[in-house]
Amino acid sequence: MHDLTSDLTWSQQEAVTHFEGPLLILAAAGSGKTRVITRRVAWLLQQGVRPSNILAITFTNKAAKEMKNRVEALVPGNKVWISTFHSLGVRLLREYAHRLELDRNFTIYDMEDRNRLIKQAIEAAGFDNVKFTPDRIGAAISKAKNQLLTPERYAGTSADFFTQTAAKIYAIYQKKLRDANGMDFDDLLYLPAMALRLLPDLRSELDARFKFVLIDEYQDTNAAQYEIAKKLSIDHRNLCVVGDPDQSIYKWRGSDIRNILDFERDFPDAKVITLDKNYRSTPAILRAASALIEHNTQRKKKALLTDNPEGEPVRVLTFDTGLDEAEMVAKRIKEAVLAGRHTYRDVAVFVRMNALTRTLESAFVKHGVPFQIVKGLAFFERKENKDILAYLRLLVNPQDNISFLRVVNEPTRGIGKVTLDHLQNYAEQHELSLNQALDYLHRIPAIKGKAVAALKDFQKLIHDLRALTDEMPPEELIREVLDRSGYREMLKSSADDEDQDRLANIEELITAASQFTSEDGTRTVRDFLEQITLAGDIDNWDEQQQCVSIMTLHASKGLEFPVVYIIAMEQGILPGERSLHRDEDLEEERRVAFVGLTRAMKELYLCNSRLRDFRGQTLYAIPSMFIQELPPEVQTIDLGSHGGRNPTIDAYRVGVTEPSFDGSAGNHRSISAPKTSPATHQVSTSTEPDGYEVGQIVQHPQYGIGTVTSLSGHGALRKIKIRFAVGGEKTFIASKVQLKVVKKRNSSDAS
DNA sequence: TATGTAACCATTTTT
DNA sequence: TGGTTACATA
Repeated sequence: MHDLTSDLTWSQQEAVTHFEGPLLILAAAGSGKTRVITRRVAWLLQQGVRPSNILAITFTNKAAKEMKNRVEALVPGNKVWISTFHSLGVRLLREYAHRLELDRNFTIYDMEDRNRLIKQAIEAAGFDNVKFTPDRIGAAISKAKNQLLTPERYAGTSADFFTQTAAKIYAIYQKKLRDANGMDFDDLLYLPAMALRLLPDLRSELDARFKFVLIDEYQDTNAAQYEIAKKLSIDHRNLCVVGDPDQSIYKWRGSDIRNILDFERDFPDAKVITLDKNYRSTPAILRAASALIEHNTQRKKKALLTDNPEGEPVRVLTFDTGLDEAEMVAKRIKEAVLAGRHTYRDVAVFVRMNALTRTLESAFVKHGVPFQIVKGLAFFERKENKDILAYLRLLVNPQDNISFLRVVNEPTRGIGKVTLDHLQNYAEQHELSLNQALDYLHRIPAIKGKAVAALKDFQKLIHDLRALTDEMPPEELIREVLDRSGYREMLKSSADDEDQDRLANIEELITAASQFTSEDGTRTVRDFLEQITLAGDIDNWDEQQQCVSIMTLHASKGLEFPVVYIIAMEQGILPGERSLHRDEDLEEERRVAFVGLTRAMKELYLCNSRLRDFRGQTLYAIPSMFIQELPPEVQTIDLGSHGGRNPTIDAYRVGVTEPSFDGSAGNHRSISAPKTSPATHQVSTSTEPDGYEVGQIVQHPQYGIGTVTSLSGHGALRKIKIRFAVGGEKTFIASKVQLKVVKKRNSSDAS
């Protein structure tokens, strides 16, 4: 049996070996929190607690998987339930479907699907969706659900017009969602929470089942999640929560920092343990992080202590433009790696928003620096993959109207909007799903001739495919869908090169499916769909790969890297534009920055640039106020081409004709100067053996002469974009396209 | 009904 | 900047 505590500090040991009763662990960044939780699970098992009586909740699927592995290593063969709140929700809803009067084959709708449905609800409610965008209404509904509010109760929260409107749409949306046998993300928390609240038998059953509950990242739980936790801890009050109020960064998603601040109020007998010793970062990094977070007024004061060696000072790097920033960060990383100071895997670049990864991507490609952008779902969110997945969903859940509408005319089958409007009307009047309504085409006089035949063909297609769903593994089913639906044919016969690309993506999807089933033969199509929808950004991150990780600050939570760059630390970006007016929001932005700083183990670079290209225009940027809040010991280095007094920049400054701030706060100022970027540095690299380079002149058999404008991806997914003299820009798969290199790129100076 | 073009618009963070 | 939508046209 493992010795689980001898290598722990006294407070860590205390946390691990606390047996029964509520426990609050306030764990500062880098204080070995994950270790404590895993050890605690193992320790409980060692005390004779049955594995099935333990429930551990993590923030991401990845964290759950890791924790499973670690617990497995300590106590082999255990069956502890470790998952995210959302996965827990799905499993409970499926397991207790009949008691909750639900159909267990429900579809989980992602944001895009949800927005489609909300759009329908907005239209059904008779509001034009110009002012009420699905996004805004969706956010309101999501918030309501996270607070466990029904449409009626939500309507009671405020008399203002928006709330009243959103409440009406919420009601309609919810009905449509149930009719389609669909769940949105919030339902996965809302329904279990409500079930626990309203069904005492079920509640006590589950309370007894999960005698010990552990929750990680507790500072980011919302009301629904807290309700679940509380309701599982009434008869067996062994609720252990771990978190750090300074790292609460999901308020916009409904998480409530009060859950952790008020834990002692809800559980007055809770034991409170503070872990404040940091094992991750250098003192320099911690001093910077502390100085920053101390500007928050709504917080308990807390020190960050470490025994680690002093290390490098924290550095602020200033560049002329966002392009420079991306290029020079790429170059610096490359140089450091070539000099043997660290490997690519040691380095991470954090951004406040996903839009900022674009520039980084091209700079990294250009300089041949291997990288991965950690944005998990991107691949499955491509249209072609979503189409195929929609077919699968429709097979699993015949009531899924959203998926029905998505694929009914994809590929085109001559079923247009008018026909579908008729079908939808009939379905609604008779309380049928669209799929069921197909049985009554003869009763819908408005649909005739060709349209009837087309719909019947579609009905048969789905019917036939459905007969196969339980008989074959997901990957084979996808092949059948692809062939029988005509989707493959559509792409194959297309003249558009991008369509060959799309076909290749679907092949990737098939590979992903077979990988999924090969891990566990019992996995079904439904499991595959569920896994994809619930996968978070970080879940597809491969930390083994020898490359730089690029991700948002939010995605970085819980991770650590020897070297960290945070880019675009500018007013309006970090802190974000929308947070500048409310202290509460500004403090959350500061926590976002704090999370970023505390990921760094040895080296930390905070970057900003004087000019930033933002949605098409060049803006004059002001360094983040958070940079001013750092201690004076932080080194500032100007990497502009003229040591801070850049005539090009000055020219821009003079060129400012409108000193107004676009009506909002004074952050990024609009510039009406030449659009060309003033200081671009080109460095020649050849990143792949194919020898293509940005700037090369090439000849395409069909399109003729063109210039390579960008290269991305690797191997079979490597793409080459070319701007042709005639016909604009086209993208090809590098390995497939037949190109003749006409002229090597002009070698230009690398200033 | 399908497709192409032009205006338009919206922009944080994600399970 | 790029993606979406509305409208006109075939």
